[in-house]
Amino acid sequence: MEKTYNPQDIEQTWYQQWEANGYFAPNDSDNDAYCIMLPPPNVTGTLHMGHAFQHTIIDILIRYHRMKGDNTLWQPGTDHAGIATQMVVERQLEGEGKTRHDLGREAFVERVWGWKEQSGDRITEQMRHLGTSPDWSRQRFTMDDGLSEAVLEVFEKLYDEDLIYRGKRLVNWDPVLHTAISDLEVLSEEENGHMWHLRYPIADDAGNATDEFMIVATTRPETMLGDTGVAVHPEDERFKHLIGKHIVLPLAERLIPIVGDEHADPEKGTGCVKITPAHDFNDYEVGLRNDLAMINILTEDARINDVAPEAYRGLERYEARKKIVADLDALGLLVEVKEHKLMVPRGERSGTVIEPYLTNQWYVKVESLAKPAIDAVETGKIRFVPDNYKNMYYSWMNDIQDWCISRQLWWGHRIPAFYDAEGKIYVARDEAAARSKYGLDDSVALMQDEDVLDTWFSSALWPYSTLGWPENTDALKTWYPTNVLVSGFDIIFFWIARMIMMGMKFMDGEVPFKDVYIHGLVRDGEGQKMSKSKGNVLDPLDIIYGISLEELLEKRTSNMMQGHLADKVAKQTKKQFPDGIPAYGTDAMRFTFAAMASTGRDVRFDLNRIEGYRNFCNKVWNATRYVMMQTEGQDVGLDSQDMEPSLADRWILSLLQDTITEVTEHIENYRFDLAAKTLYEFTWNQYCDWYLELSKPVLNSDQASEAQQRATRHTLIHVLESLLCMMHPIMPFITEEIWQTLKPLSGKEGPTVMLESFPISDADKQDAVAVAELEWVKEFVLGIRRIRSEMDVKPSLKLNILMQGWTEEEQTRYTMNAAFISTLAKLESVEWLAKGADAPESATALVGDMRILIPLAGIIDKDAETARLQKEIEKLEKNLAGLHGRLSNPSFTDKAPEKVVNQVREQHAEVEAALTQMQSQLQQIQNL
RNA sequence: GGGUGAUUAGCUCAGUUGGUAGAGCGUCGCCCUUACAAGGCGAAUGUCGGGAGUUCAAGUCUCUCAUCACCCA
Repeated sequence: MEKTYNPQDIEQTWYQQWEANGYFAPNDSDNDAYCIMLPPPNVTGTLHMGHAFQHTIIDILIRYHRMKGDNTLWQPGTDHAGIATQMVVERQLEGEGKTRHDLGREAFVERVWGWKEQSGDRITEQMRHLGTSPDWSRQRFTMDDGLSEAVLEVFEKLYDEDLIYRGKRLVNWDPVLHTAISDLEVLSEEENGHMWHLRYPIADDAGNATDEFMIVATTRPETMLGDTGVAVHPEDERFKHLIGKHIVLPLAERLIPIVGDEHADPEKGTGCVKITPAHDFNDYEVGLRNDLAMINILTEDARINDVAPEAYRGLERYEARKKIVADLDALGLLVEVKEHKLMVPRGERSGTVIEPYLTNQWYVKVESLAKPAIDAVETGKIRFVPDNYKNMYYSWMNDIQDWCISRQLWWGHRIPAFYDAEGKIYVARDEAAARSKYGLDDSVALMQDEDVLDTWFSSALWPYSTLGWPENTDALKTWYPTNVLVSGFDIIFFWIARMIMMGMKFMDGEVPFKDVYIHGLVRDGEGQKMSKSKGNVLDPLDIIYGISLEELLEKRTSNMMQGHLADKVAKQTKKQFPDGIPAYGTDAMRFTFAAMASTGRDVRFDLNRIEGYRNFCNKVWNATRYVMMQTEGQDVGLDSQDMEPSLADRWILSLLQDTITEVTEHIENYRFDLAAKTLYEFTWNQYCDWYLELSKPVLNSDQASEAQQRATRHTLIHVLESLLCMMHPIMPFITEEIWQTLKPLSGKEGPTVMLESFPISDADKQDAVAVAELEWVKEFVLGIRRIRSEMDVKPSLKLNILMQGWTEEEQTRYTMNAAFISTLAKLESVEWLAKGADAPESATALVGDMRILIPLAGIIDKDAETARLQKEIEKLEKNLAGLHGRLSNPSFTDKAPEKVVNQVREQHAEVEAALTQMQSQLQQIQNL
């Protein structure tokens, strides 16, 4: 073995073997089925830290259950990501000076498929570097034949049940991408804008403008061309009398009614609002309530259309705004312009300002689907972990709006709806099916709807469509409902809620998963969200394999959407990673993710943290080197059962059982941080720091018997092997490498640690006596080490110590463990002083009531020891005062449980005794 | 405006049914002791955001205020 752990040397070869040998496939046993669906990443996307985190968590669960023997399936696959993918290909075309319309629909879609084939495996290749273990042979894609079949089936069924409808509604229109997007894809943020106060002339009965006016306030003056009313609050005394009269709409020169509607807030602005039902969501409702006309004045590009007066036609919306404001001003109709903060809705993908726009769209009627989905969580059929995320879910579900599922794109599942010349709708999976379903002969010309479905529509079916639905496959029977969905809280609405609704609707009310584990969002070392525009993204592969500063800078600053930020990003990157990023390896990264997966919402990825866990890998590596050194070519008890375990052997085995229990519990409870912590603590602080050291006196001794040495060698290997199995779900590579190295000595027959059984705690190996005794040994050693360190005694100097105030029992205990203690504490000799015997000037350590004396003679400074004792005494006194205070409070001794009171009493006695000892020792030193 | 979460050692975070606080990193000593200097041994460090309440006892329960983050409108 190499002297230091070197991840690159070991990782990928193991992965290839695992995959080639089919270890990722379910075992097809009759054991419990266990299944996790991979949240499908964008097929043309690349891996980011969020994926790495999520996939690590899933892989831990999967590998754990596989080792438990469950019939375990991790179902992988990718998503076609409608808008995102189409945008990428359109941008490519742009580079060639073309648009998708130059190619035409068919050729364009062909081209996207080409791009998908070319780049589609990138993310799954990257996943292989993370060591993830999904069953790649079952990989699916939302647009492959089977899943498309499921989409058609669901669409048709929902339509036939009146749960899908087509309607002219206001949608969020992206004027750059030319498509409707859902509420969830719109991000509203507060921006600086203006509030224009406009003067609208009131009409007389003949419909002519009078010199009376109403003043309306608006943040979007250009929409006034589409105004079809003015609203005031019905109870507003100032304007009540005007209700029923009309306004002569300036510029458009149209008569529009004044209506009373509670939407008008007397406190806000002027108390009068212009109503533009075709261009504002609130106004749309007002329009419906008051039977106002809906006039659309914009084109798909958000330019003024031909409905508007000629002067404005073809103007872009903001140019139109300028011109309209100027024209109104010229007419004396502009009262004032105020600075105003307003919420501006922007498209998540394009970044452009979204227009409420009146179009025909397809909707899913969600109310009846939502009810059982809410019940499922309320009754505990689905459990959110952490629990509080269910509130987020409820708040969305209880106020859920119909889901707009049509997108004006070419890349996606084309909507299976056909229209005849009159626009009548026929829904079936294809034209032929439509003809037979609706009894139409060839004389009726049918046209398929041009739109495609929202990507989330197909991913909502993911938990069963990937398992073969609508066929009733064995896979479906075996793994639906799946066990847990692992996801981020940012897609609870987009995806999780919709999967629950669609799952229960089409799987006879069965939920798609029993648990929903919500993990945190990965942020950078400063707590900032990682984003391309901030230039603080990290590529998980760069952490695994390392990257130089130059390459990192290149990666972060090239292809930036906003070039002017490049300098800032470069500066920040240089500051944060002055030497680039060293190669930490996959296992260290995975362990870091596990250690950070607590219940919090944010996960800060800090390089210091991963460095610590890389060191942990190295620690395990070197512990193995030691174990190998001690056992290779030796009798390790594979053939002979004749073993005589030492106290240390019994102790470490006992602790191992506790560790197994705890790690198992933590994984079952999704507390990967605690599981990682437990493993780290046991491995480093118990096994390495103590047990390996304790094995030395046994193995290096001439006095130890064959049976004793055999037992210790066996224990060294057994504990390490158990640890490897427990750590394997978190750190697959290093554990496999070491496990294979250890295999000839551990006597294991299996081909891989992946398929070993996860350790099970054995109560027979728990040994409270050994634990207590070894704790005593530790205390003995620690006492001496502390004095050595504080008194600056050279570690290499062997000590002659004296024992005082001992009992026979303690003497026996020492004798039994003399080999351990004298090795670990580096002792030359031990003298047991008789009661009352004189002791030389010494430094003192306490083990219970027994005193360990280390004679000062030439090695320890008297003043230093005096100071040390005084400090120690001060500490004890403070402690004692606290305990005394509690005990002398009668209400404490009366009311607190006896157990607690006794505990405090014991403590008090112990501290008091220690204090007495220290004080008398101080006395002695000072008297000398 | 409504909701959720957070505030614990210099930093990043644990803290399970209330019993006087822990880890990693960092810091400070001493050591290249043949598994490991990516290491060993030892040490220091906190009015648990502020205030009030319940209780014998509050980081933990209740109220309130402050700051921050996120979600929704």
